[in-house]
Amino acid sequence: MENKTVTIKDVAKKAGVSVSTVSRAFNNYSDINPETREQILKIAEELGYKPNIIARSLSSNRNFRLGMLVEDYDLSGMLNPLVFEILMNFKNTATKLGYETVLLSTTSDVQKNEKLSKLFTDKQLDGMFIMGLKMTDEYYRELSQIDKPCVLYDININNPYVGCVGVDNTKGAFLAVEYLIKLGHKKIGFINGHKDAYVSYERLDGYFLAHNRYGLTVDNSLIEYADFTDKGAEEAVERLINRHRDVTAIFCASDIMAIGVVNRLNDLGYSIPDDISIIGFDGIYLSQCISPKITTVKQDTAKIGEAAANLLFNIIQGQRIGRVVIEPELLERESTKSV
Amino acid sequence: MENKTVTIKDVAKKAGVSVSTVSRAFNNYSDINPETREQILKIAEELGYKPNIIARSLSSNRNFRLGMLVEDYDLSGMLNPLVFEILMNFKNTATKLGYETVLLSTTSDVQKNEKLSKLFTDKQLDGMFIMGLKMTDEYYRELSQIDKPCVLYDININNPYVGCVGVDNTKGAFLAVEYLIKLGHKKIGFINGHKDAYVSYERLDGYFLAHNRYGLTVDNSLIEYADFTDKGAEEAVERLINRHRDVTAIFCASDIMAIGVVNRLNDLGYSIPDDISIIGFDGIYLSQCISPKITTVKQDTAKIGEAAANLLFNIIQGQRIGRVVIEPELLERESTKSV
DNA sequence: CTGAAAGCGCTTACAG
DNA sequence: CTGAAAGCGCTTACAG
Repeated sequence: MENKTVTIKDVAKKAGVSVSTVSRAFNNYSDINPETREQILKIAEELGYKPNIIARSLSSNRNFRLGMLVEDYDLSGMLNPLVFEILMNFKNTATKLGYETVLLSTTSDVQKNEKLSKLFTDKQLDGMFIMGLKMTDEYYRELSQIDKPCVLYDININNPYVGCVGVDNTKGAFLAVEYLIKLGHKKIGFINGHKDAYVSYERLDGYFLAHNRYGLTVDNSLIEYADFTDKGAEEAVERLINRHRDVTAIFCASDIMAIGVVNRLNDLGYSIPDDISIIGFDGIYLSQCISPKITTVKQDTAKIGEAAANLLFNIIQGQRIGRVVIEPELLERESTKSV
Repeated sequence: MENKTVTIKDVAKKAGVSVSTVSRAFNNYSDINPETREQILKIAEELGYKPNIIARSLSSNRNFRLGMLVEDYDLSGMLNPLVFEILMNFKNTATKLGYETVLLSTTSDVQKNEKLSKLFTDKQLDGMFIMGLKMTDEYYRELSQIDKPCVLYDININNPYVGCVGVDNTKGAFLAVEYLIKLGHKKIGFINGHKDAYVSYERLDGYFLAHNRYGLTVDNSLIEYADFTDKGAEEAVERLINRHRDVTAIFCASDIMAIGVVNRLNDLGYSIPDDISIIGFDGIYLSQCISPKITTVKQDTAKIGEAAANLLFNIIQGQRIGRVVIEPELLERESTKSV
C-alpha cells in the first residue's frame, strides 16, 4: 500500500557510487565527472527519486522556502483580486526557481507581539514577500533594519536586504489625470486611498505633476481620502460633489472605489460619462464587466508577481537590487469622455 | 548579527533534563511529570525556543504540512474571489491546528504527466485541499482510489480518504428559483456553469425541484450553459432571449455571470429588474457594489474554508467523515422584483 | 516518569 | 573526481 519512498541511498546503491556523489549530481556541483552525473540522474529518474526537501533543509541550513505574507487579508482579499493574482504569479515563478511558498497572514495588531524576524526563523524561511503593509505598521519600522531577504509590494524602504516591487504609481496617476486633461477637463476631483498607504503619496504626486505639466493649479479641496472600499468612496464622492458641483471628472485610486463612485453618482442623478467622467486604477477584471466599462490604469499582476519572486531570489543570492518598477498602462474605456 | 537559533539541546541543558524529556513536554505526551513539563515549558519560553518543524518532520515522518491545490488559477483566481477567500480561511484554521500550508497549482494538462500521489510525496504533504477540479480531470479519476487524506471543494467523490465540502448547491439553486416563483415568475431562464463542473448538475437539480414543488414544468430550452465567465454568460443570455422573448426572470449560476447578463440585457434595451429579474450565485463582494445590487445566493467562504481544514484534519487523524455541507443563504437585493 | 541511542534523508568539510 | 564520516534538530522505541 504505502510504496516506500526512494531515497538517496537507493540511488547510490543502484548507481554504484556513494551518497555524497549522488548529492553532488543533484546539486549541480562542478566537481563531479559529467558522465557519472548523467548516469546518476538517469538512474534517479528510473527509480522516481526526488530529493527530500525537508532533509535537505535540515542538513544544509537552506530551506528553499519563501513566505508570502498578506496583511489584513480579510479586507484586501475580499476587495481586491489583485492580491490573489500577484500571489499566484509569485508562487509560479518561485516554484520555477526551486522554492516552495507558504502563505502567511498578519494584522497591524499581531505585529506588536510577534517580530518579523521571529516569524522568519519560526517558519524556516529563506525570504519573504510582503503585501498590504502600511506605513504605520510595526513591521514597516522593523524592515528598515532587518537582515533577512524581503520584498515588499507597493511600499518602499531603504535597506539592502529589502527589495521593492510595484507599478510606477506616480506615473500611473499622471497618465490618468493627463488623459482627463487632454479630454478637456479642468476641474478634476481625486478620491485617493488610505492616508497610511505609501502608494497614496505617490499617486498624489502624479495628480499634481499632471496639473503642473499642463499649466493647471490644484485646488486641494478637490482631493478626498477613502479607504480603498466602494463604501468609503461613495461617501467621499458625495462630500466632494457637495463642495464642487462643477467637477467634470474624478480620478479614483482603485477600480473598486471607481465602481462605488459611479453607483453613488448614478443615485444622485448623474450620468456617467455624460455628466462626469470617472477613471479608476488597477485594471481588475471586473472593471470591464460593469456598465459603463471603467477607464482605468492597469497594474500588470503577472509581471509584478514574477518580478517579486526574481527580486527575492536575487537578494537571497547576495545581490542588492533595490527596486523594480513595472510600467502602468492606461486602458481607455467607456467611463470617460471629452468635454 | 545572526543570533544563533536555540535548539532542544539548549533547553534540555538549562532545564537539567534530557532532550527526550523536552521532546515529550512539547508533544503533550502523557508519560511525563506535570511539574517537569511546566518547568521545561517555562524555560523554553524564556529562551525563546520554538521546535524546528523541519527537524520534527524528518524524524517523525509527520510533516504538519497541508497543500492547497488550485486548478487553472489564472481563470478561477481572476474571475472568482471566492477561491481566494476560501483559501485564506482554510489557511487560518490550518494554522490553528498546527499545520502549515503550501500553495500549489495545476491544470488539466499537467495532471496527465504528474500523478496526484506523486505530488503528495514530492511536497511532503500530510493532506491536500483541492479546488476547481473538473469531472473530466485526471485527478478526479485518481481520487477515487487514493489513500492519502484529501478534501475537495464543490465536487463529490466516494472514498473514505477523500472529504468533500461545499455549499448545498441544489438547495441554493432551489432557493433562488423558489424566490423567483414566489415573486410570480413563471418563465424562468437558467444560465448554468460549465457542463463539466460537478456543481452544475446539483444546481440543475435545484432548478428542477423548485419547478416541481410549485407545479411548474420545465422547458429545457430555457436552460443555457456558459463557462462561469461574464462573456460566456452574455452570449448565453442572448441566445436565450432570442428563443424566449417572454422570459421574465433568469437564474445565473454565478454572480460574475449575473453581472454579464445584466450588462448585455441593458445593451439590448432591457431594464433590470423592471423588464427581467436576475438572480446570481456566490454572494461575492462585488455583487453588491454594482447597480442594481444583485440578488444572490451566498456561499459562506469563512465557514467553507474552516470546515475544509477541520475535515482534512479529521481525516488525517483517521476519522472518516465524508462530506460537510454548508447552508446557502438567499440575499434579497435589487435585481429582482415581483410581476 | 526519564535517559541513552539510533535514525530520519540529506549536505559538507576533509581526505585522498 | 570520489568516499567515509559527522552532523542538521528533532522523535521514538527500548531500558530502566
